[in-house]
Amino acid sequence: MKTILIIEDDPAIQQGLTEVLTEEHFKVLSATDGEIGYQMARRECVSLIILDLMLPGKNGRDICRDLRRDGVKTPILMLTSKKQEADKVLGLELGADDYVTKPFGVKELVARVRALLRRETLLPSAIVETRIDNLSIDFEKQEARRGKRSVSMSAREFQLLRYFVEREGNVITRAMLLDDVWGYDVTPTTRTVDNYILSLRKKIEHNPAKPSHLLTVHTAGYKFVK
Amino acid sequence: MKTILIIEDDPAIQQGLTEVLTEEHFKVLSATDGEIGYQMARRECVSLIILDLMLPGKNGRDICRDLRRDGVKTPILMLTSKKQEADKVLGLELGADDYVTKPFGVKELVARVRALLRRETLLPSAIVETRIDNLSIDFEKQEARRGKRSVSMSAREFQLLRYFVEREGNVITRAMLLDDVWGYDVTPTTRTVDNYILSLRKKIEHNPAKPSHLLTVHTAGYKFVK
DNA sequence: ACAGCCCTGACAATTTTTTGACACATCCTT
DNA sequence: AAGGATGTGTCAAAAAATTGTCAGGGCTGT
Repeated sequence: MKTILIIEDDPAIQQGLTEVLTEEHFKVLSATDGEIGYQMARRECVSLIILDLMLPGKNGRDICRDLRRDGVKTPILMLTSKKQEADKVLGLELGADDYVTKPFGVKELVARVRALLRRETLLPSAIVETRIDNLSIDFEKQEARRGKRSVSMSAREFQLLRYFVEREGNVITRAMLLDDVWGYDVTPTTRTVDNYILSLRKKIEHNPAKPSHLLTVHTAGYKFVK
Repeated sequence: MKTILIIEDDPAIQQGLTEVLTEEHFKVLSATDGEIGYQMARRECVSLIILDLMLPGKNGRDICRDLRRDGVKTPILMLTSKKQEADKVLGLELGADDYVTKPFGVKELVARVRALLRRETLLPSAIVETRIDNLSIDFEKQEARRGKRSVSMSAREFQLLRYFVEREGNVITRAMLLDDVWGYDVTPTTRTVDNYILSLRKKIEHNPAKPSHLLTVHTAGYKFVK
C-alpha cells in the first residue's frame, strides 16, 4: 500500500484530504508544521508528498527545495492558492512535480495523485525485457514470444515472472509473493501461488515437470535462475 | 557519460537544469545565446540538446531547423511555454524529437531525456498522419478516409486514436487514457473508455469483434499494433 | 427542435483467478 | 528404513473480475 505524507496546516483541508485518501486505500501520514513535515519527509518512507505552499515553521517552497537538495526524489504535489504561484513552484528551481490550486476538486486531486504515482512506478529502470532460453519476454509491452510464436500470459503471470526475474537467484517465499505481487488486501490460499508457478513453468520451461529455471526450494519457496 | 547541451537564456532554469542533470550523472554544456548555442551544437559532440524556443540571438525554431538541415541528428528536446506551440514544433517541419511545456516537473523532464537517449531511431514523436490497412488518417486535418469514402470520427476519437498510434505497441491503461486524453477535470467511468474503443474498432477494424489493431490486454488495458 | 457527440447503466460474453481434491514428493521421527 | 506429517504438483471446475455491446439520456451548437 502506498503511503502519502500531507503537510498542511489548515485542519479542514488536512482532515478532508486524509479522509478521501484513506478511502482510496492510501496510508496517510500528516504534519501541520513545516519543519516537522520536512523531517518526516526525510525520515519516513513515503510514496508521495502533498505539500502546502504556505506553512508555519518552514514554508512549502523551502521544504521542496531542501528535500530535493537532500536527494529526496519522492514526487511532490503542491497545494497553492494562486495559479501564478504555481507556475513558479514548478520548473526547476523548486522541483515540485505537479500542483493543484485551492479550492480544488477532490476527484482532480486524487487523479493527480494517481498520475504521479503511476509515472513514478514507470521510471525506475527495472528489467523491461529478458530472455529465457529461446523465449523472449517484454514486460512493458506484455509480450512473450518463442521465435515468432507468441506465448500468451495473463497480467498476473507477467507480474509474477517479473518479480522472479528481478530477484534472480534469490529464494522467494510464498508470503513475499502474496505481499508484493498480490498485495495486502487480498489473501488467496498459498495454493493459488502454486498454480501460477505451474502455469508459468508450462510457458517458460522445456520440461515443466523438471524445471530448470523456476526451481522449488522445499519448505521455503521458489527460486528463479537463468 | 552522456553529454547534454542546454540552450536556454533564463538563468534560473538554466541553473536548475544543470544541477538536476549533473546529479543524474550527465555532463552538461550550456549556452544562453541562440547563435552561440547553434555553433556549439554543430561543433561539440553531444548526445542530446535541450533547446528553449524563445532565445536571444537566434530562436529555437531556427536553430532546430538549421541543425537538421546541417545533417545534425542529435535528439532535440524543446522547451516551450504553450502547448499549442509545442504541437507545431514537433512534426517534420522543424525536426524536434520531443518537447516539454513550462512549467515542467523535474521528473518528467529527466524521464523524457532518458527516453530520447534510449531511443536509437529518431522518430518524431508526434504523428500527423498514418495509415491502418486501407484507412488513411490525417490527425491534423481530422480526416479519415477509406479509399475515397470518408469515415467520420469525432474529435475525441481522433485524440484517442492518435494517443494509441503514437504509442504503438505499448500497453495503455484506462487510467492513462483518462488522465492524458480526457484530463483531470473530468472523470468519466472507465466504461466510457470501452465505448470509445468499441466505436474506434468499428471504424478501423475489418472485423470489430476480432480486432487486429486495437487489442485488449486483459486486466491491463489496450494496445495498438499496426 | 434537431443532430451529433459524450457519457452512463445494464446485461451478456469472456477471461482470469481462486478453490478443492487428490497424487506425489520430501522431511522428520522412531 | 518405515511411516506419518507436511509440503508440492496437477487438474478441472467454480467463482470473480474484466470487457464487449447496446440502447438511452443529457448537453451543445445550429
